Amino acid sequence: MSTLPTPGEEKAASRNFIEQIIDADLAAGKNAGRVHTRFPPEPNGYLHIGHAKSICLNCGLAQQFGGKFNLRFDDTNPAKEEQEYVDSIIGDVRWLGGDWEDRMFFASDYFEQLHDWAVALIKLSKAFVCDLTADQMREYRGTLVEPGKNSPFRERSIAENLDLFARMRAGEFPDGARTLRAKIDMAAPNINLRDPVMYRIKHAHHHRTGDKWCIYPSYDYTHGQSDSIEGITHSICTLEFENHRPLYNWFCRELGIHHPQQIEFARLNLTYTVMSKRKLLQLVTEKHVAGWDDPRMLTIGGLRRRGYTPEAIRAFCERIGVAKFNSTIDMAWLEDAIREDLNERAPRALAVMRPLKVVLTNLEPGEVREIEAANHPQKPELGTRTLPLTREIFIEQDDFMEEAPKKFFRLKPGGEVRLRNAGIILCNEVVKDAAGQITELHCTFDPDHSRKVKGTIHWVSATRGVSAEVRLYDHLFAAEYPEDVPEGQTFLDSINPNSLEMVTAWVEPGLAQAEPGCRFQFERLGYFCVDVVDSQSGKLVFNRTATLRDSWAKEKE
RNA sequence: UGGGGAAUAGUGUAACGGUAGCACUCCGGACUCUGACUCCGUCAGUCUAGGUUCAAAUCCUAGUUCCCCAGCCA
Repeated sequence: MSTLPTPGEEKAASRNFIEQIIDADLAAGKNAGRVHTRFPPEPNGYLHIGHAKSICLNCGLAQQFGGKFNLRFDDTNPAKEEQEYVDSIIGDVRWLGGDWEDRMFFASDYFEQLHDWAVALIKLSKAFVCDLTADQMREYRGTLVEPGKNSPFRERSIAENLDLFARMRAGEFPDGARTLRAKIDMAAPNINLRDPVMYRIKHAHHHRTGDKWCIYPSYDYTHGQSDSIEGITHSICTLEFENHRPLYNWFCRELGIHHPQQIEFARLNLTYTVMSKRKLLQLVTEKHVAGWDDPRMLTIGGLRRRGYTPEAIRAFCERIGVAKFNSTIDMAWLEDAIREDLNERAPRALAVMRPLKVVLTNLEPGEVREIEAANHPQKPELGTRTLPLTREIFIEQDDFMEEAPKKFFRLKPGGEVRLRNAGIILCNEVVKDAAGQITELHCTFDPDHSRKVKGTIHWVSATRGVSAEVRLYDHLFAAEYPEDVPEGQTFLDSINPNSLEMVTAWVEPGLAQAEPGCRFQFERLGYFCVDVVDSQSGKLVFNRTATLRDSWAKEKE
């Protein structure tokens, strides 16, 4: 995903702060020169573009330094986790190109070891069973500015703690009755160090361990040790875990086990969208979108269905960089990334979104001229295809103006324009209905290609083209920062009412055979893909992945 | 009246006491059978105030602003 600067290069490629840390570790001989990272999702939802940043970072670092990359599920809370999410996450990470080889793990794989370590900490007097209720524990914890006070159960004997913990595991107590806590410091200014919970009682069915356990380890007690077991060297997570690092270190140190280094980076924020799982879920459950894979969603599934490529997403993640500053990336960068990729690889096609009929009066009814068209203007190796030109064709309504401004390079009465790949037409007559609406144009066709005309427009045969449903997507939110809302409003108030427009378009006949997932550039319009869910032969559905840049649209304003 | 982080063009990101660089955007231009692509060019930045130094984005002092933390969530 990233590449090392080639030796001998004048100036070394700039390195982000994590690469610099690893450079220094390697130089110091840490971890015997190993680099081992991991992506540790909790299987409680679908992955989104923010996770892609983490996946690309972790996986890219491993690749760059000749190291390894694990996929590990942090499945310590059975109340929220499901196999369905595990499956979708595996598919998404793989689709993005993350390669964990044979190293897919689950924190639940380590439950027995984690339990044994907890017993060891009890024996060291570093952990105790606490009978405080959740409410009481909150009171004892103190506040951000006041120290907490010790639990009355903090000084239980090792024997009693061992007995109680065993009985917790054996299922003798109801949910919430007791916890196992680390014995650290109730006066610590970092609240995470105020005797944090290691185990809680939850009589819940776990998607992997079933009913084997009724006590479950907390994130803080699980994460670092799981990293340690896997031999992770650099445990990369997001900024909100900075306050947890001392705890991460405490467990590794007290247990005397391999001690990975936790490094925090800023999570991804994008304009015109929201990123939190909760809000994404709300969009789905309140039916503001059609589902988790709605092409307007920035979930990996949504992006995939929208027509994004893994390569584009990786290029995007590469370009945004990694730092500790809470930044917000302009959504246009994501769109640029897919345009850049698809411009290279997407075959060109002709399609008309809003048809205006044009009669080529010098062609016979029933006459079909075969027009050869290149599949890619810069890549002759992609070959050509044949387009049928007939007496009746469709052009885009936008490509004709009765009273055109001087810089309008398209068709106007008495004017000429080039039909992409075919020839030049001259507009002789504008036909209108009784209401004065333009119904069709009468033009004469000139197959001579040599003449220069200013404009070129796309077209589709009205008799040979096929119709298709085309879904034109725009940003899901109209506001650049949907979360910055006036008092009394929520992010939902800035939903863009026009984020989806459906049109019945006409596409060149060859597209009738396009397989679901196929991507094209509809010339002068944008990049489109055949929808993998709803498209069928005979009932084509295209999703607009991204528009092309349109300097004429700016000019008009 | 706590603790932990972060501030560099419009947006991101480098520079680690020694020429503030790169990318995207914007704007201008060239090219063009896609008003696309490509190419060329312009504009534009160190949060503030002091200090140290021949030299400060970088070190020091004092402020300002923003983010995170009081789950038996992760």
